[in-house]
Amino acid sequence: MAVVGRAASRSAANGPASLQDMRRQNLAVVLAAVAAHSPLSRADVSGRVGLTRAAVSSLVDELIGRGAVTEAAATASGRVGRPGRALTVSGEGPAGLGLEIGVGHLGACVADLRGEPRLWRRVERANAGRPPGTVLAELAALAAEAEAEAAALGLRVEGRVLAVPGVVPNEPRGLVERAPNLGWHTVGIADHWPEPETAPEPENEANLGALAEYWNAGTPVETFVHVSAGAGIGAALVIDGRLFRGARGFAGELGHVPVHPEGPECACGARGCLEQYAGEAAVLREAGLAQDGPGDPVALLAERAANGHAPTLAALDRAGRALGLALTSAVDLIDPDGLVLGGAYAELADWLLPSVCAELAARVTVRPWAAEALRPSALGRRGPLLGAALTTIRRIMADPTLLPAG
Amino acid sequence: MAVVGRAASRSAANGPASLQDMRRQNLAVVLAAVAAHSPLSRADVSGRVGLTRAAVSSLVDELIGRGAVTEAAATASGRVGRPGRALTVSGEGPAGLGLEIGVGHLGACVADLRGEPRLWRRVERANAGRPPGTVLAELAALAAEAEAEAAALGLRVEGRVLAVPGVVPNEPRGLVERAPNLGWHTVGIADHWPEPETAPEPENEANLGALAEYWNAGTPVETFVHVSAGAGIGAALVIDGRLFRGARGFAGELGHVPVHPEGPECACGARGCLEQYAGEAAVLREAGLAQDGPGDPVALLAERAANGHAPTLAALDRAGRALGLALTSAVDLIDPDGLVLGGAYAELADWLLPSVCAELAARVTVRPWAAEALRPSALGRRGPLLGAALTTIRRIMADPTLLPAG
DNA sequence: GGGTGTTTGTCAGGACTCTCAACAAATTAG
DNA sequence: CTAATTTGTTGAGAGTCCTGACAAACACCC
Repeated sequence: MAVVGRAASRSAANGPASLQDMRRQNLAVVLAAVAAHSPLSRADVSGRVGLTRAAVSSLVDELIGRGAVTEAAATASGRVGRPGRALTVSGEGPAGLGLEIGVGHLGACVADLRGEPRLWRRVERANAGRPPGTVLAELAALAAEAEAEAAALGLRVEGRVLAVPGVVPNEPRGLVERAPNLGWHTVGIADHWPEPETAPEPENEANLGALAEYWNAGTPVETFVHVSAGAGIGAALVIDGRLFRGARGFAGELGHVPVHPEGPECACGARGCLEQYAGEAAVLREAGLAQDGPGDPVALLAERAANGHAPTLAALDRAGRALGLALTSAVDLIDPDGLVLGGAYAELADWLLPSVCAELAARVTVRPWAAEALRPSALGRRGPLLGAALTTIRRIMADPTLLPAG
Repeated sequence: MAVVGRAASRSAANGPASLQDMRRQNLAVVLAAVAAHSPLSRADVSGRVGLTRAAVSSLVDELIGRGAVTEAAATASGRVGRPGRALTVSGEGPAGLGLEIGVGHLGACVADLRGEPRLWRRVERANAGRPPGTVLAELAALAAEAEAEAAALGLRVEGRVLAVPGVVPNEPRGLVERAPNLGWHTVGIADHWPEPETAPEPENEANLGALAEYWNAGTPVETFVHVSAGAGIGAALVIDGRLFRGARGFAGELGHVPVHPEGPECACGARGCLEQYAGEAAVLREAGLAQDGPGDPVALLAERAANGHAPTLAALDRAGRALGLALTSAVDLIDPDGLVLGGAYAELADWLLPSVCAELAARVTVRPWAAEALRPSALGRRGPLLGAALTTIRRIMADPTLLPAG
């Protein structure tokens, strides 16, 4: 019962609309209203979304039948009239499983329909260079454990999404085209999964981090660029609240934007790419640190910066200016409402933000540009895993008929 | 942590669906099928879009009543069975009016529902620095003439769109925030229009040029960047077949993307913006030509380049390389299916393309990049005006109920 | 030429979903 | 305890599409 829903019918030219489509959308509308303002009575929902109480009643009945909504006990409202029955998004039943493969760990997370992460699992593993089959077998075991534990909490996993530090093309789905830090090339996830029918759908970790940031924000910005540094530098573009993957799925390759055209040669063959200034390896080198030293290099950088270590501060300043330069291009092209620094950048934001901000302020002059638009990620490195778990949740919210009828 | 705080999806955010919405979409689907493959019988449409013949009949009747579709005479098909009655998109009745204000001219164009431009009007006017009221009064007169002439062709203008060489923010609509080449600042079009109810809706000319390119293409690319040079350099982003205007309407400001961070100072206050290398003024200067000489400077450049004038060729090569550098950023960020050189660039494509292409080939290495994706615009300078006229047509195609019922 | 088969367009009945209006249920106010 | 108010449900009605049937219009075959 993979919740692999197609994208919601976007354009009018796609195909004819049916009564079922109408019903589907209205179920989603009601569910969204309950999610946004619960607890809500049927009458409240009716007044809020514009459907009649009769229609809302029918829709709510179906949502309850599918396990998406639960009816709480009657509340003493204190107001005149018959009290409404409080509706909430169900905290049991349907759930989403997020999985993650990092260079140094495997992770799992289960989120309920309310969007709350209900359990986290993480095991340290040096995955770089290991065969995909081995890694995925271990991950499948971790996933099975997580699903079992979730079942004990009354949660039933309806969909599985896997965050990978690599490129996931639009077509064909289910493929990791390359993940340099893992040493993967053209790995079909389902091909290595013990039970192919429960194989997770891979997605780039930076993209999932950006979506998590969006879904998790109190007052979400609809159009923003989410920059996240791991070994490479990736940008995820969220446009009008939806992830933009580009024509082939390669959008957001910020790491190889040219910032100094005549600069040092990059592994990609070009010169002066952003990665040569703001990539992890470049910053470590510039800061005089060994690249493959023990421990978490990002934490080490943060520690040295906090201690006022001059080479580290200089390296971060240099990185920030280069990043600001690359983001100037992004702002000029995309006109986003926000810029979010995620991944490792979030932990280094204190030392990066000033120079990024200064560069942007100096170069983005032909349009209104607010420094507040630039901020570090609130989720940091947990973002991708949470985003993976929430992907299934948001799909169900957008189309509750993906859930089996009661 | 209120993850599911806001509307779950785009569709859910938009409110409940009604039977009328379903009807609207199905009218659009049928109309789109007729437009794409006419002539088509009702049965053909039914087989193609998946609605039953009965439903298609009802929808076609309504489309005929609204004047969007006409029933041609019976055709001798030669096939067995009762012949179908041929349906075509109406070439009379509903039409769109496009208007254009350029630095040196005013323009008007009327397109029918088939998307065919049926009449063009153009008058030379030195509009730079003239008061908006004067320009718009003249344009209104031109528009009235065009509408009268269109009426003689049996066309009834259902919407008016104005292409301007300036910035048109998302909110409020109807406003030209600034048009440097005209000397305009914060001009409300309707405020200066003789009859406010027929005032056209302004839109940036580069955006309209890109849309025209998309709508006019035989096999449209769904996601592309359309670069167009006039006095400034603008890029329009078409994403999944829809114009992306950015959070505020300022997307595509390619002219001020930094290409050489330490390069010459730009009027915008930054250094090394693309405009300093590939802008009209910069190219003319570099080619040793007077900027305000007589005649069309672009035509002059093309002529000299064709004659092998060395400084001109060098200037164009330099411009092309800078443009390639800026487009590298765009390709890395957006992952488009195509890059289109429009506006003045289209006429200089012979000398620009090689260096643009070379720069892209050298710098876009981490993803598949096909040189064929880069091509000059087929419409050239007529694009914006055609796009303005077609905007109304495409709106009607997407929602035929915009037409008055017969 | 006439009968047969095929395809088209339309019509009547049914299913689904929303709206409207009425009503019973549950609570507060007096 | 009665009246007022609000909630949730029910039944009738309208709009839209689907199903199945049917007349109309043509080609093909004898």
